[in-house]
Amino acid sequence: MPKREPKPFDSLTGKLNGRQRAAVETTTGPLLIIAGAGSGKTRVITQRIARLLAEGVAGKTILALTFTNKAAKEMRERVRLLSDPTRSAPPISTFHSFGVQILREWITLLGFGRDFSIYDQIDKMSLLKEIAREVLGARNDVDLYSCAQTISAVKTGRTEWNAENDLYRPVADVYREHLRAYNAVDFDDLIVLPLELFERHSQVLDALRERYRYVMVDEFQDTSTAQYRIVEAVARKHRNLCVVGDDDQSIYSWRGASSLNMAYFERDFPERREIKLEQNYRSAHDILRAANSVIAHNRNRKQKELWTGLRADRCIEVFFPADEYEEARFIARTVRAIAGRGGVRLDKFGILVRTNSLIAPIEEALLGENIAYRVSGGTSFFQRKEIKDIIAYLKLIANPDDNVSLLRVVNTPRRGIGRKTVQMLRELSAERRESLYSTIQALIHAEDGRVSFKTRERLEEFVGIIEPYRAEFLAPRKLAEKLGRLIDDLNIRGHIVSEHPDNERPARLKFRSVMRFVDMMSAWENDPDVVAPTLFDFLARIALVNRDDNQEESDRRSVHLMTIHAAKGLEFDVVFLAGVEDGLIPHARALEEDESNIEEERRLFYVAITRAKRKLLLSACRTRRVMREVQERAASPFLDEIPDELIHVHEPDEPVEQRDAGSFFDQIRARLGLGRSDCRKRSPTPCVYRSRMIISTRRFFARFSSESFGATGSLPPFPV
DNA sequence: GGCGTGTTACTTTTT
DNA sequence: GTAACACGCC
Repeated sequence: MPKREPKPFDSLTGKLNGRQRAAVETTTGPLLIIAGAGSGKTRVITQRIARLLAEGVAGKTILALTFTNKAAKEMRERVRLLSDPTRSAPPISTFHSFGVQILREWITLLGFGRDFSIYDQIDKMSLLKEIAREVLGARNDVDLYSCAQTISAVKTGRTEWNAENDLYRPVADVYREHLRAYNAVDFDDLIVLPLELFERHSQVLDALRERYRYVMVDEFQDTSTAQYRIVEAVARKHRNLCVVGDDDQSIYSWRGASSLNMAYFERDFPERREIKLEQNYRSAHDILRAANSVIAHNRNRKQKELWTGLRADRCIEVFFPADEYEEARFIARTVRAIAGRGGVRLDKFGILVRTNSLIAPIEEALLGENIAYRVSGGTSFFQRKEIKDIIAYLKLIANPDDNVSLLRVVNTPRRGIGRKTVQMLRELSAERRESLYSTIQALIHAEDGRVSFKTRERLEEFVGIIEPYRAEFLAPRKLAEKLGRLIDDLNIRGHIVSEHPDNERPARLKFRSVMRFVDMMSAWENDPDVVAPTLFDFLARIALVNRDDNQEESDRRSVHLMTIHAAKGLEFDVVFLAGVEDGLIPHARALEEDESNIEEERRLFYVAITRAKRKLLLSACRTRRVMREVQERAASPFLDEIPDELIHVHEPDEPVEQRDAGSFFDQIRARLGLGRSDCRKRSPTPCVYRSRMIISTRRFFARFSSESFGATGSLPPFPV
């Protein structure tokens, strides 16, 4: 980040349009900003914060809440650029990390310990699995996934127990008890337990209201009702609550986001001001027209129409590759062509997909074309098995009551504590009403006929490793150094190597990621912004952050590859949307659940389109490999909602494709002694599409070099 | 009683 | 590509 002088106060609102300026200048009282895609929303929010600071409001009294860590980080940086660095910066966090802060301070009032564990999806599922076995016994026909969803929905007040979901109720009851016993909370608790504190201990809310005089919420359309209740409670007294949102970009209803929040806000803050931002500063005219016409098919929405002054020709192209490999290759080669000849920087490209599984083939093709890329979201680094194991050790060290973490690592690496021993420990700990860890400790010292000498020795070995570190990690700082020693003591390297007996490559890779994890910890604790680097804070951070954000600094100049959900709030000069197919967009699963989900799926498509500034390339495969089988696919019905005249069908001309397209993989295959790629041996799939302008590959690539996108209007030239 | 091996099905989106 | 399960071996 380049260092810049703080802007003087009066230039803060200089380049804003009338409505934006009004939004920035309305610093007190409740305010609703309806901000369409690309309408300069982030700019308005950050300038509004800067304005508050310039008016003399102390940074720490402004609470800004966003939905994702990425958005929080970006906002922090932009506020920093606009404000006086010597003054306190406002805390900008996600709802969930705000929840962690509240709980860290007051959770003991609810009978939890301060060093509670935070369970992610994987921890939660393994706990539920354990409980289902315990409670339902032989009845293993229950769908744990929908069980988890029901528990979450009930907990956050989205539904109630009824005849239909009642079979999950016993599981839910035990689940709650277990979390409490393990001194653990799940993601829902990070929102729900603060609310419980508000209700039962008024001093908590009093303190928060005193602390935060100004509250801002970004992506308001994606907040759940429980989240809204937190915000409302904190802001009720001072009434300086500003919410910013766009109902057309609501794509998280499956996670509890509710359009009711808007109605609640209107009810709770009747004196609010409302400002609509409808001028789009991002996308070229055709892209915006396409987006508008797609979203107009939704019946359930607030009427608005985005407009722009930015003109450019031939912004939208559609391509129908034979399969996902051709699609991936098309994307990689087009990136190469535009970046090389059009002089567009790689980080100006966004490749978006509906599901994480579509990322892999594209990644491969980018690798093949030697294009630097970064993946956001997807299977998180912290979800990898080898990393989860290390984290489980740390969690157990921080919180010995954490049975889920203990069960994960008690026999990893193998130390002869198998199913029978674990079963015995379970029974004993239930009897003694204490955690597994305490039970193990007690067993080592006491005489108990149920435990053989050998088993006792093995348990002693386990505790012998953990115990010294419990004392050490109690003290903050030098955490990475301690972790390094723990990894040595556990002989993680030997363990990983023994897991891959035949080839050492994956073993090396895995151990490298373990080492990278240690480096991340070290980088985190040495960050001057981190005041007290405790083990708890580190664990809380990695529980809530998908990916280490510091990492991104190093690979700045690379293509972004991610799901549409992860792309919300971002913008790119060139956007590829892969897999624009029926069943993917809209996703078959979503419609299966409820036909009316089609509107959210359409919003998702809308969000994807509106990420593009100058060029949008859509592709729909004619066949796609789904799990084991190759399926014939149809194009997304949403494609028909874009006016014909805006779309140019991209048809590669055969000779070029035949010769070049497969070459990289075929060469690899040839080198490995394999046959030619079988992805060309496919059945001819009819892909009947209304006739649209057809352009050849050669002309397509040539155009990028000569006209640089054919931009004719007021769009600035691409930076070289 | 633990562990290695071979089999299965699973992949919507995320804090 | 992987995680969970069943089976038979040590």
